[in-house]
Amino acid sequence: MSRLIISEKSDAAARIAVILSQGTSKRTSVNKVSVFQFEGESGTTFIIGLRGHIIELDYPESLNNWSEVELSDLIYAEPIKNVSAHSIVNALKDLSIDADEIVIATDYDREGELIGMEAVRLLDTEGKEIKRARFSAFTKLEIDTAFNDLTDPDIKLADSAECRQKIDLAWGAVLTRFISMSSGQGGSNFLSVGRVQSPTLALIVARHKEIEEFVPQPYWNINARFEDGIEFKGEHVNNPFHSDVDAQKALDACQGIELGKVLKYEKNEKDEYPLPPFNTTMMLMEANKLGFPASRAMKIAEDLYTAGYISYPRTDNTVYPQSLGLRRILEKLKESEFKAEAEELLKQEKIRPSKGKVQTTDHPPIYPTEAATKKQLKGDKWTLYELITRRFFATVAPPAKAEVSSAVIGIKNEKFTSKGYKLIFQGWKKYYPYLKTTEYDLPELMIGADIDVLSVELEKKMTQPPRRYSQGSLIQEMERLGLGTKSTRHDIIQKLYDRKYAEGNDLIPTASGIAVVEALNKHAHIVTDPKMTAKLEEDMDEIAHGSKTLDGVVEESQEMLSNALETLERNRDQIGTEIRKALEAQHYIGKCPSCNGDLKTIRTKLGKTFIGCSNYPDCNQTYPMPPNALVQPLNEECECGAPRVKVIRRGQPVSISCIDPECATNRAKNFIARCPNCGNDMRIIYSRAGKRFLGCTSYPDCTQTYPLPQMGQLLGTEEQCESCGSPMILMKTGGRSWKFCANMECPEKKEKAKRSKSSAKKSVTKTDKKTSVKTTAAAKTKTTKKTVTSKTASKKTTSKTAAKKTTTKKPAVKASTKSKEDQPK
DNA sequence: GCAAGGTC
Repeated sequence: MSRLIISEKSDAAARIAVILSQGTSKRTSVNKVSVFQFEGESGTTFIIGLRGHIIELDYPESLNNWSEVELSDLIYAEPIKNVSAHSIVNALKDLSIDADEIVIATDYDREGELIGMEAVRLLDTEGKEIKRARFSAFTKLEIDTAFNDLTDPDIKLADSAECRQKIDLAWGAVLTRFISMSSGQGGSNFLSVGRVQSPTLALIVARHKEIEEFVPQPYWNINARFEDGIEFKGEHVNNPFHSDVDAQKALDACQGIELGKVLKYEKNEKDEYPLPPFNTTMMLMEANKLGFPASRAMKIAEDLYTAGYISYPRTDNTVYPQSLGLRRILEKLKESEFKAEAEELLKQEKIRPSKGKVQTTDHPPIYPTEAATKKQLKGDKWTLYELITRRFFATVAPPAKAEVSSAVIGIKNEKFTSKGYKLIFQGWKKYYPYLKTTEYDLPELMIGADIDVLSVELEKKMTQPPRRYSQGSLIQEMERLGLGTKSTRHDIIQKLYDRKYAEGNDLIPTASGIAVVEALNKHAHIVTDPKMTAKLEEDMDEIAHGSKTLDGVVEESQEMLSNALETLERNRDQIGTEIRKALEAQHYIGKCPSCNGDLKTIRTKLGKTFIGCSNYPDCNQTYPMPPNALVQPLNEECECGAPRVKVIRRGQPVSISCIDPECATNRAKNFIARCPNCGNDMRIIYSRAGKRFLGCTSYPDCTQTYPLPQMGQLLGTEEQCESCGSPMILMKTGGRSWKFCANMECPEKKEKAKRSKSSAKKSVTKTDKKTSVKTTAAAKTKTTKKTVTSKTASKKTTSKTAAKKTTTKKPAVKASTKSKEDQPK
């Protein structure tokens, strides 16, 4: 008797093997695929891990020609199944020959059921028993129970997933081809449409329109400044005023009154509970705030996971399972850069982790599984690891405590509210410095007491348009609407960038993104509606429960698609023209200085882009495309005649420059250093991979180059390194600037590195201290702020009076010295 | 050259 167990991924196979064999399993290799094996009472068991779906749906080759295949035929075409993981399938086939029983042990969900069935269906299973183990956590109890209680595979559940595959492919392929062909976008410029990507793009476009159409409305706030020992602010209870007249009335009522009265005062201590553990969405959101695009953060998280530093990064769960062993993890983290934090947290008598709203049992929330140092993990990897580790700390740390006070102060009949907020115990906030807390001072007040009124001001403001989606907030919104899954949302967003539908971290739709959404909204509204996904979910449930069939739902969907296509075909010309127009606008750079034609970005068949003239071949004017940058037309002409454009590069400030790199204005601007070899200018050059380096302008005669840091703004100097004669470069980033020698081999630099290495011990303690510096940074800023307010209070008021109508009274600054003494040093 | 979903 021999058994073959199929799991969803290699990791899961390893865990199942350990649990079922009680640690006796061995890793072997079949056809270069890792397989786990052990002997039991009933014979040999093999466990193999798949790689998610091992087959992919696609149309047969005969349907590959976009211009020849009728879309109305494509709707009803039967897709074929292609094996996408041959090595695994070969190993599976080998192992199944001698197996009497095959057990599917993939994830216990719709896709898992299908993934298992895909594997089994590739095998010759005659005379073999096919079973299913259902468990939703990799614990001994769950897995033992599942294997003692094997069931039959759930074909209906697998069918429901296959239904999704078929519908997604049909709608995706038919509509992608329609939109691309009608607008003449073939090859790598095709325009895609899909059940998840199109509603997501529609969200971005809708927000963009809201912003564009936003009409700012004026409103008025009345703010007072009071003093009782220290100065504090009050806001009129009726803020914001929507009427100028009402606001003026309220302001006038305060005119000339020097004393207010405390009508209410309350002070409470408030516990602030820690943030919940990380699931994928929250991790991506927080990483996005640190500047990581979602797909980049996910890639790094996967790397950290495979290297063993963090737990599985694809999870919806926000509740740590009992079995996790929080103390054990903290013990482990004592070996990391966060020794002090881990030790501190271990001192707690009882660890009560925070929890979120969603609890699943398949994977735990994301937490660090191994200690790491800054040396082991560099750059972005470290930044993300630190985020995950600090989040973990925060979730097992005690609540923070704040003193929250509020007061109502009357100036005659006008009432003002004042709020005080002071953190008195940092708690979890100490470990999670990514959140900024702002403290507000409010002195202890006595009800009925008189308070000095320093000033009452009327401030006119305008309402602001809604914010654009960031990648983080978009992922959150997708989750809310049920669009995509924890594993695919970042990919979907990446796809929108790849298709040039949107740009920027705060997502701005491009002209073509807007045009595609508009065409779909107008003629096939269901395609941009998240409801399509909701409907599909319902249908899938019905298939799983047996009230509908796979074929039935697919036929229903074909009918809908056919109707949608009919409407689209009727408007084909209009849709094509509109999208074409949008694309032209998107590619427009400016007027050609040679023939007054239109300069536009052109993509060659090899995927390279350059700027060329619309009158080609009559006009041969071309310019290189600024690499790794987004170029937007300004409709301005440089003194040389070529158009000036906006160049947007990640990590660098937006620059406005002439499109001609040889233009004198650019030569001056691009000058970074004098070449020590030939005396010519050196400037920043971008490699094909998008990396920048310093190169000599007399290349190929002079091949002098220097490597450059990839982030930050670089400015030229005429200076040379005193030690090696190489150019000195000025670097500006995050408000700081410093000079460095461009030569990596500079003896002075090497000497410095040596010195810092020999004092490595010192630098360790330095890093330890760093965290505490960081956490107190907020408090420091506050102190300086305080000084500013008390010192320049009166100045501020006068300088603002130009813009505001102010009723200022003689400032009573009697206690300003006292408040200075109160400041911590 | 089409989608979305698993996983790497």
